Amino acid sequence: MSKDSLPGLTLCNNAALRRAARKLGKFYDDVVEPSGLKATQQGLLYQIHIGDEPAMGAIAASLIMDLSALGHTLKPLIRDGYVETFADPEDRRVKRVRLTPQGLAKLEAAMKLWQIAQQRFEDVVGRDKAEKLRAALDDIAALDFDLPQATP
Amino acid sequence: MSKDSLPGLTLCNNAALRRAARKLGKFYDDVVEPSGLKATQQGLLYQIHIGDEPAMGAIAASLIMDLSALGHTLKPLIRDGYVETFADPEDRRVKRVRLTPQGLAKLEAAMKLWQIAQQRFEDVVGRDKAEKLRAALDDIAALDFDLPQATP
DNA sequence: CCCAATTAGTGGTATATGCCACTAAATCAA
DNA sequence: TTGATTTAGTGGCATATACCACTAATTGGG
Repeated sequence: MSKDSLPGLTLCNNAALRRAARKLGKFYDDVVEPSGLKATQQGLLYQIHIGDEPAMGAIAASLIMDLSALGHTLKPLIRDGYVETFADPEDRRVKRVRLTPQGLAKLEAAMKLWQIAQQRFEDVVGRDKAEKLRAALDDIAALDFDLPQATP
Repeated sequence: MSKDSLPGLTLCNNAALRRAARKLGKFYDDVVEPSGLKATQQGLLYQIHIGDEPAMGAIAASLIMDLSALGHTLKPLIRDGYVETFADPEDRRVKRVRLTPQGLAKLEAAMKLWQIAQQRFEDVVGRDKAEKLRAALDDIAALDFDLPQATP
């Protein structure tokens, strides 16, 4: 592999995606920051809000996130009193999650800021292009990459 | 904000991007795993490789990553002997980075696996669509989001 | 030449995220 | 019913990534 014939790093779909995520994440973070939440936290609170006291597993599945990662991410939000959990009475393995009143207030404040970031993004890239981008990203999220392994 | 009229979470460009990044990151990670590297580490070694003993700041800028984050990310690679650093003799504030021979060998092994992931991705989404996606992501990485702040 | 301002990295702290081993609860099969 | 299996979460550990305060080195005026 001679250094002179190397493809640019931009060739890697994964690297390009991560780089864009760092950039855009920082932008949304900066805009949402006055609420005291990170953009990821705002997104998580929102996901909880739109769910009907969702189980942790359901949230993790929606976000395509590891269940234990969700547990970790939830901790500061519980610590700060924005979220609370309770065992599902039907199945005590299941832990359900809901916003506290403070959590809802915090979310509403953060959503106002989020709208600014979202609007700004769409102004800059164009509403149509943004929509196409989200569709492409959702496609990726829905993909099935199964490498042909032995099917037992 | 009534729960019944809420936009789906997929409306947030940032959330969609992160979710896709988790999904794709896991795929590339899984494929590259036999090399013992994470996809992020493979990408970082590659970035170092294609640079000419790049300074940390230069790497961070290319990857649109915080300088201190880069420092942290580099540590396991240094610990494992894949990367070494040295002060730039022209400017001793600057720390340059290069691969060790073991690091180069590791990168070469990881790149073979990376190609499998990359190929599989392009087979699944289509080469053309993948290329357009990367272009869109690179556009985002290059955007200037300046919110109209006071210009002093 | 000296001091103020700028630049490059470091280390600490915090969140984001994944894996693994483990526990508890529910389910399934004999 | 009971023992094996599956399912849902937890806790520990490791990497990814950001911000901040701090240090060291360089640069730009006087």
